[in-house]
Amino acid sequence: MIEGDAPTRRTAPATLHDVAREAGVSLATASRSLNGSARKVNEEYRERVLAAAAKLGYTPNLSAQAVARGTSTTVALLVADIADPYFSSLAAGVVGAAGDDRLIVTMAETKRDSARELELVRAMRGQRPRVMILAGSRDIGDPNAAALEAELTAYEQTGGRAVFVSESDLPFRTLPLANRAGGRDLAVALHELGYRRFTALAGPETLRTAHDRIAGFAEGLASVGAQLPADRLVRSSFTRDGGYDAMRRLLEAGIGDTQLVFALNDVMAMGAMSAIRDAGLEPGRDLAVAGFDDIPTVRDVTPRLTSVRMPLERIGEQALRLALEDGADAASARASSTDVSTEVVLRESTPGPAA
Amino acid sequence: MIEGDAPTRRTAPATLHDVAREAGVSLATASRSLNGSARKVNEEYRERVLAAAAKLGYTPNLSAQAVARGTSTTVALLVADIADPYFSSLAAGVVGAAGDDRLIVTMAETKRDSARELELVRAMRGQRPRVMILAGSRDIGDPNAAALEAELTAYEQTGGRAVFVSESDLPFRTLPLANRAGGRDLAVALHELGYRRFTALAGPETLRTAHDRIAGFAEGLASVGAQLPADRLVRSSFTRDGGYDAMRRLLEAGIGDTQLVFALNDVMAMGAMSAIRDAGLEPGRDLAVAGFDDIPTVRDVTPRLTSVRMPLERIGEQALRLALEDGADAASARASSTDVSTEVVLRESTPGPAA
DNA sequence: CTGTTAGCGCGTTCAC
DNA sequence: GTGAACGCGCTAACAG
Repeated sequence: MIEGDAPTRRTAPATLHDVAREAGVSLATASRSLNGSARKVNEEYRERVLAAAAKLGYTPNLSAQAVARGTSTTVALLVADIADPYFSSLAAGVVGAAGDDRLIVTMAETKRDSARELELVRAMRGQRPRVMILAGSRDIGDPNAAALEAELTAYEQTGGRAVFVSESDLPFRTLPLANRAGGRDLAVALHELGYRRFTALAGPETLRTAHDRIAGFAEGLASVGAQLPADRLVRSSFTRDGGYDAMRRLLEAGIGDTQLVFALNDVMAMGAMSAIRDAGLEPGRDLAVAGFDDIPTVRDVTPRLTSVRMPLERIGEQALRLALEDGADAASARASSTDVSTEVVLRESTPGPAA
Repeated sequence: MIEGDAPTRRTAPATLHDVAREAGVSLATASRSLNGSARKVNEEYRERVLAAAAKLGYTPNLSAQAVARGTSTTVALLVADIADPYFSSLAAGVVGAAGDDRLIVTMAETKRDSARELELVRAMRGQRPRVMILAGSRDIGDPNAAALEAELTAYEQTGGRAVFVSESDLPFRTLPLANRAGGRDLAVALHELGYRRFTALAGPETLRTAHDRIAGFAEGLASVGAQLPADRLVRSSFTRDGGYDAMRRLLEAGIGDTQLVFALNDVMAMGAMSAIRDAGLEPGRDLAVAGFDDIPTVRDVTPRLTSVRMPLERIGEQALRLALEDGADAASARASSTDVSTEVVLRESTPGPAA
């Protein structure tokens, strides 16, 4: 032959029908052999079917199964920003746990836009996911909250299960995160180190997570007789650049007698440390810094960053577990939430005040 | 009423049939109004259908659509480790681009295990994804390569499209990454700064990406008359801990006259810097360090890390574009790959040799 | 342009 | 235990 081989033609995937024919059994038997609930099929047939399936390279069509069964094996995950270490760690947890249950996870990004989030929820409902995990951040006074609640309520009424990671005002299962308690503990620990005058680099005022952390921090200070004055608070976005920018503005305006800067999450803290350095100061020595989340990289920055550990991967796992749990066990959900409690990790970025 | 409200009963999701009935039109008309390709439906009917759909909170069942159409709107993405900044950035790119095309992305983790990867590919085929993006790392001499190729070939013959991010030995569309060229450029740039004696912190010997980067680096050195002796190479895993561990071992064994440590990716470099510090030395001053990838956090470590920029998000986008492209344009694929070219970014971790 | 009908691939009753 | 037949929600001819 002078011409090349005939190009391998595009074929349709093997269907269950093909397998049944190949094995010389009925569709029903083939189905039962490959998935069937109660294994009430002759061993010989069963083997023939399995062999045929292997020979044909058969893979069950998940969509078709979903349609026939009326249930999918999908879990939908919504995060604010996949590239953010906070969310990517959490996602890793969800994906890992999903794999154990042979569930498939689909992912989307809200980009911190609640209108976009609402739209995404609507779109993802088309997949008829078994569960939907909303890990994107909650806004206090979100104008889309009602619409989101309606959408999720409808979703749950049609058999789905929605779970929020971290508190929301919406009436759905929630994996509470110890943002408040963590902030409290951090404040107390820092006070114990001798720090007295703080400034906070906060996220947007309406961001629930930011709100809780700062509130907890203020409570913690109050509990030991200190305080966080309202003017000691710089707002910006909840990102690395937000942290950098807030710190830069703070330095330009003058940090006054501030001893320690509390950035509401680690990526902000890292940005803040860079801003401090760019201003010719040394983080830790000239100005202490603390973060929140304890993402992996804070061990590798200089000085190592004091933070509040959030077991992100475990949180992702727990969120899925909580979603999958049988109805009534709200209690057990609370119980297992001890797994996701926080812990203050003191490091070199808060060596204690110079004096 | 003394008893509470009747509990909202679990209902089945609204179906297209429901919408049609509500709007008083046929199934086909409803279908056409909501999805139909050419909009050849009476405006009045159309509006009635849309209203009915809205009233009923109808969302098309994607699984059913997939079954009926014979095509899904899913793209499957395989990465080694979601929590790794390299992969999470890449994933963000894929998800972003997918959203533009109204595609849904499902994600799974190979955990750098090729057997697991093979299994995952098989499982994901069940979704009948339109495209499959394999971004997990390739192993040279992978014993599962043949099986993977068979699986992917079967997948493509049934209408799917497989795309590899970074070169593999397998005959599928590939988005080439400039690992070799990047290594070369880095070597030349460092040599120009005055560095002459290097040690590399490499990943596993069989890891293709690591191999290419180190080979490129050696080539670059050779091109300017320098070299990387074979014994100047410490193996470990391709992770932060791998970098830390390799550096620790290197320090224990004695770094000799090494001026600069080239870690084959940024997370390794960050681990290495921590190890250097833990040994009482100062990265940059006592020992220069360079990484690869230019992940976001390298701007925030101290000293800022010299690296080779890989536009990870864009790479993710391009991978999807490449997968979605019409048949014959292998050429244009190459062309667009200029978008994903690398660039050396010199920073403080390589200030130039002391002498 | 509209409605009827036949599938898509699979699970599952129901008789045999 | 097995197979035939129906249904899942939807699209795509096919006639009107």
